[in-house]
Amino acid sequence: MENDELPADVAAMWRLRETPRRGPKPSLTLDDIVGAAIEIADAEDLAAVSMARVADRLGNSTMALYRHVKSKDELLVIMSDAALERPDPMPEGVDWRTGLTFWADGVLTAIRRHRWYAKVPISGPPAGPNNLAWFDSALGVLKDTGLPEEAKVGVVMGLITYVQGEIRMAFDLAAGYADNPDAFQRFGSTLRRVADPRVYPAVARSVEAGVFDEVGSFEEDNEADFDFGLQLYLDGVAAFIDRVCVKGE
Amino acid sequence: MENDELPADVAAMWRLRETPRRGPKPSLTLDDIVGAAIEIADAEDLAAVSMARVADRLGNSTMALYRHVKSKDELLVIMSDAALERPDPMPEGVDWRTGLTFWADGVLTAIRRHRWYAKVPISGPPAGPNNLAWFDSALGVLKDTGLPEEAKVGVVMGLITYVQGEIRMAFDLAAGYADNPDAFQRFGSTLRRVADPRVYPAVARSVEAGVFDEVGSFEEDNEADFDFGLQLYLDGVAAFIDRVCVKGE
DNA sequence: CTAAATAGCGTAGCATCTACGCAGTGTCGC
DNA sequence: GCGACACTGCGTAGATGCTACGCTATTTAG
Repeated sequence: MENDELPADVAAMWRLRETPRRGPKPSLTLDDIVGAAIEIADAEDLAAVSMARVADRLGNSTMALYRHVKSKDELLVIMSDAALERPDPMPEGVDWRTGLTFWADGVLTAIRRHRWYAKVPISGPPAGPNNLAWFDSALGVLKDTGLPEEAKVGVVMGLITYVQGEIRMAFDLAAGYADNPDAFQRFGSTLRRVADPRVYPAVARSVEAGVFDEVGSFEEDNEADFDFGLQLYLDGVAAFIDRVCVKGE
Repeated sequence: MENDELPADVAAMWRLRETPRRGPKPSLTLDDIVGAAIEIADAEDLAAVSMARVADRLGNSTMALYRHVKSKDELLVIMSDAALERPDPMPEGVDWRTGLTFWADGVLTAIRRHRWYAKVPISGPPAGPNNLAWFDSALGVLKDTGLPEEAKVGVVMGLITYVQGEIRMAFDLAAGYADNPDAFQRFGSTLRRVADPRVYPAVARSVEAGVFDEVGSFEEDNEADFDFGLQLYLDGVAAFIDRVCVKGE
């Protein structure tokens, strides 16, 4: 095997690690470990994932895990690739704009099943099989736009950044809301108390208009915000495509 | 004082906590603590900020800090507001688009001085004095667009999300790059080895085109990507403004 | 059957956050 | 001036976390 040059975590995600031939049979698989870690993170939180808890859930001792995983960080990286299922196949013959909307909605629902996903720090370009599948799906939608390859990659990376950023913020806010709903409900009155209109005139205008006083249903609001921001970004992409290649799609 | 209704962290950020009248003089200020924590985070990392290290740097014991701060999380929230200096005043009479570009560049340079900022989880709407100043600045730029207040807030929140997401991802990637530059330099060849063109056709096309083989200077690339995505978003905002209020700006 | 390679795991070290309660100190009311 | 009281700082200790190291048991190649 010539996978010496592959980074360790990439090799692990593609299950390319050399299988040894001698020695006792492993009572533990990488898949077991990753699966248990994902279950814990789904049920509680990414912070609840500790090597001890994962091992406990598998009936093994903590240190046994380190035969299969080099460090906890590596486990997190592998988890985050495994948790994303493959994207649904793109409907045939869609234009790039509906395609990317479809794609972004797919990302949103996929991550909704594993809210901790947005908290794993991104350490590099998408290198695992599942992340790469999503990347490929978005890139494929742009095939007929006439953009040069590099620009396609740029557009998709920007989209990933937007979607992840939006999701992360939405989930953080939702967690804050769950912790302390009052802080949100009373945000308007908090601002009225604390924000001097002479120092914060624009905020004061919005406060006066009552923008911060109605707190709608959280989930639905987020869905709407997500689409709103997404369409703004896609408007920008459309303008970009027109600018770059005048022949259009 | 009638600040009973204010959330504890908000009261702390605005320095509205009741000053006691009896008892020994505090040898420690909230400002001291926050300042020391920021210094540690600037010099090393957000992960390096522990109550013990902060106390050490101040020549106090760990537990002394808990007289001024309810928990470490509260300290993080207060830190993240204190670290953002006030925005530069907006140039007089700019149109909204150059204004928001100016604003976004300001955020970028402000956070560049405190890279850990992007790692603090957002727990609610911007409630500290500095964060609120930035919020006000962006909101003020949209004054003459004719958008309803709620839409302005939506646009600014979307912009914050985009900017923070972009910055966070850029910094995460930069950290990953610093850890392991090879993974980036060889990303093209990694993909060639691991990504079957039949499964990942669009990725394969980009790989073939050599998109992943040239790794430019990191800082400059990021600056360009940031502006690129920002302009896309602003194009979207422009379209939105036209759609909502036809009379224009 | 022997020897090598490999799996699991016990121990221990180190760092983290923080609950609890005690001792000392400075101020207010009289 | 003087006592009572409120408040500060801090020591201890527990809970939890990651992981280096090395021992023992197990399995298979030869």
